[in-house]
Amino acid sequence: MQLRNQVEWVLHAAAVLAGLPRGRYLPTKVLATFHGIPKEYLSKALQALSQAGLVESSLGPGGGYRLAARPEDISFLDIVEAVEGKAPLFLCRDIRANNPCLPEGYCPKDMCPVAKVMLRADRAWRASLAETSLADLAPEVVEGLGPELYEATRNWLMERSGTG
Amino acid sequence: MQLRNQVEWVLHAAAVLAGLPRGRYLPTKVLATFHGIPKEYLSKALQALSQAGLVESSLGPGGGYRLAARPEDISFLDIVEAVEGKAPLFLCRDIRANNPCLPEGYCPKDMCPVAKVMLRADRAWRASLAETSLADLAPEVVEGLGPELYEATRNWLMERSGTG
DNA sequence: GGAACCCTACTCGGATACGGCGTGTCCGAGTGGCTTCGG
DNA sequence: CCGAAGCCACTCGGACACGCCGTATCCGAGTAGGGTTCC
Repeated sequence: MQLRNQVEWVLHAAAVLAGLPRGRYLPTKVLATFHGIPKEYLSKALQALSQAGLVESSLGPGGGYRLAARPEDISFLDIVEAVEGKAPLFLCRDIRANNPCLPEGYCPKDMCPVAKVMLRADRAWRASLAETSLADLAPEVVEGLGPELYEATRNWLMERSGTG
Repeated sequence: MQLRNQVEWVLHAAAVLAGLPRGRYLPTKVLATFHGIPKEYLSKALQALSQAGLVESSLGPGGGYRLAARPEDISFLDIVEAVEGKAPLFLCRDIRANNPCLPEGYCPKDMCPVAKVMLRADRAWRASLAETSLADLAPEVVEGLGPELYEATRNWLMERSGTG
């Protein structure tokens, strides 16, 4: 089991959007070529972010996407859930109810113990994802690239951004 | 994204095996009918547990599966990883390397910051799963059923178990 | 010179094929227990 | 009555189809900007 690659794409795309000056738009085409991924398919992933209200879109020349909130207010969890959905990793189908020793119409009072454990782990995962925001990512990105490469990419992106 | 339903099956199956007296075998057929799931397919999932060394199998009449270790030494993580594999939930394909501003043959020194965060969440998930063992499950199961229903199911299973 | 109009190019958004993996099923190899036959 | 041999039924294990979701792509609706033309 693995997260779909759209998750990686939109995480990086959101990180790029977070690095732009507030209010500027960046089209899908630029994000796609920047990351070396198919444009049309990335578009679909960004639509999910748009429907989740994490990014805003603008049509026409100079349009594209921009963050709908401050980078410090958008967590990894928000982005992952926008793409993967909020459904828990573990789906309990309550197969314990099939126990042939149970009387007809028996209805257990509390949740399945197995599901409890799995749900707790699910919460731990999501809590960890919620701890980090896009703003927390920026310092690491610039450090990883170094000042001059960071400046170059920043300019490369700025040239291709628009005001909507 | 969701865990496959085999995970739920083997978790419940392992819980049942943990409730049996040490050394007794329970065949796939009984586990399948007990949980109301397809026998042949459950068999496949139990094979994964067998290959992971979590259960031992015995052929012939009276055979089946039994735990290969004490219930307190088998964690939820062991079982989940036996079925789903040990690969992390998030697969980093390092798309940041496609940045067109990077020089040819540029090799970043440390891990992708995005992957770091995702990996930390992955670790939190697995750590939470490792906290609970099959032995921790037993009290909740008996409490959820009540003494008489628990005794009935226990007898139902014992009648269908073998000594290998 | 200024303003309105039109046209072009660019953007997102949803609808449409293809492939891989999860799901489900089948059959064969091997083994333990039971029956039966002989001593 | 006891022991051994043969047979049978039951078990796991791997190999074989089907269907759905993730992957990838295309085309259409709508808009902003720029150029042109008219006043």
